[in-house]
Amino acid sequence: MSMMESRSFLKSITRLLSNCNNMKNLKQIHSQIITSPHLSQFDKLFLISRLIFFCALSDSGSLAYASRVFQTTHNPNLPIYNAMIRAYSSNFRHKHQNPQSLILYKQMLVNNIVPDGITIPFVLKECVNRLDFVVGRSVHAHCVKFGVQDDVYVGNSVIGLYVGCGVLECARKVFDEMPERDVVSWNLIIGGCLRCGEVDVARELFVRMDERNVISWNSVIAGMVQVGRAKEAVEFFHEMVVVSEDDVVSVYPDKMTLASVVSACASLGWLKHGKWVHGYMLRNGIECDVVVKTALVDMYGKCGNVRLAERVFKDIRKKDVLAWTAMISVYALHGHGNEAFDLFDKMVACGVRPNAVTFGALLTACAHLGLVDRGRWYFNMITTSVYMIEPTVQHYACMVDILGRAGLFDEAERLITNMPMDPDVFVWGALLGACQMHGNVELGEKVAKHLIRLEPLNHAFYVALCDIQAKAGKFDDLGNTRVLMNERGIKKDTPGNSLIEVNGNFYEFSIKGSADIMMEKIKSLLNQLSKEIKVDQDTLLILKG
DNA sequence: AATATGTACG
Repeated sequence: MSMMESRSFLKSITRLLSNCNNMKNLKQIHSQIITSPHLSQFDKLFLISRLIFFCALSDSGSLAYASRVFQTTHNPNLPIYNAMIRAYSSNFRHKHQNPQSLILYKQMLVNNIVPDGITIPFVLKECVNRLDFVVGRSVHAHCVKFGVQDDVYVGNSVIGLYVGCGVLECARKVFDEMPERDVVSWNLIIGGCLRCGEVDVARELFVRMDERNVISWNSVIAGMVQVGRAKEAVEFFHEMVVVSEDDVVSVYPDKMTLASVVSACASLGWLKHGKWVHGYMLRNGIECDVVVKTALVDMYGKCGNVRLAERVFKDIRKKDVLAWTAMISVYALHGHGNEAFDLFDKMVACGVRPNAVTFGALLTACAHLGLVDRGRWYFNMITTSVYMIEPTVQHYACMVDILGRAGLFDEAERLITNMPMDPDVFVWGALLGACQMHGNVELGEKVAKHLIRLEPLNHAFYVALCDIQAKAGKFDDLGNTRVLMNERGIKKDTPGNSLIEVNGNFYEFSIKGSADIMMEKIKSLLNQLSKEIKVDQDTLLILKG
């Protein structure tokens, strides 16, 4: 075979490989490569690297086969290592097994193969997957050693490592010292700041950016929602919409943006905004997947419109646990216990396995409706692991709430002492609330004092203690509590208030009183309602009795 | 050949 013929043979096999779309085909090509007498060792290694690349990374390939080919390859070259490391680092099935990509990386270093700017991001990805800060940091050192640290992709991956491991200072240092930054660098550091609670720093960096893409906007909007600054999230969204209407810059909101902004509207109770966002999405043909629809269900529910929530929910084709749970929660929130419980049965009948949050919603429904037996029933389903759910401390808090509201203090206390985990402030807080409700002075004082020991700066527990002591006429003790509050500088600084939106107008109610013309009307309506409620309770007693 | 973003309980 001449030199020319050998070249064209190599070319044709390369072409065959790049058009290969199944394993049978690939195995045939593999055998051709191995048995061909016309190929040099060098050319064979090149073809094997192409083969491993396809086999390890294509959807129709097979990582297991690639791995076997790799093991029989003598002196694998850099592209082969890169392909194998990449395949293992993006394969989530290997997350709980051996860190194959790190083992391969170590092996290539031992064999004196120098990693390049492509190797490093995949190795770092594996470190982030495993939250391996120690190995990650030494890979960062390798970047300097092998002279790839100025590569933007490498730098971004290093930032991603430190952000992923929660070490913001290191991430910021790398970001600040980068010779060249791109949108991804900015997005990574902004995301890192948001995750570490440095919201204002993130905000400032976002404002300083000159080239923002959808992900920049989405990160900052989602970040604002997550830290409870929903108003700012909506403001950013509106700015984004204005920018997207500008012809020069084309950043358009996508389904991720909408999922976040809808949940912002939900937490604000802004029905009108929420509806507008829903309409915007329909008008602009933005894909409305399960995630967005679930957010819409939640939003309509929290904004008080059960019927719209139902309508969106029914429109979800493939309902997942989150969608079912969102709708169950809407019913629970509105006191529609039977609908919530029926929907749970329907969900199970559809073969969707409930999770810890689903049961959290069911238990809160029971708590709000005072359904002790049903609460116990669901709680038992958790603790006897019918659905393989680990009971959480929140479930115990709910159950204590249910028992406490019913005045079953012995059972509530027994539950707390037998908990498999340490009771947190919410568990004790539920018991405290029950004590206040039922005038259980002795236990209430004990629990409040315990909570004050746990969180000495939380004014809510002092207020509860004062309330209990005042109602019990224990004015000496009340005085002591007040002294303690003064000593520690505890004030009930933020008066309780709430907000409701009707036809786009906002009405604010405060415990200090509301300067609103509607107030008199509302007060008289409330009086009338409470009379009717009393009548209802009497009727209930007659029915029961 | 590669790096970044979203939904449900309390």
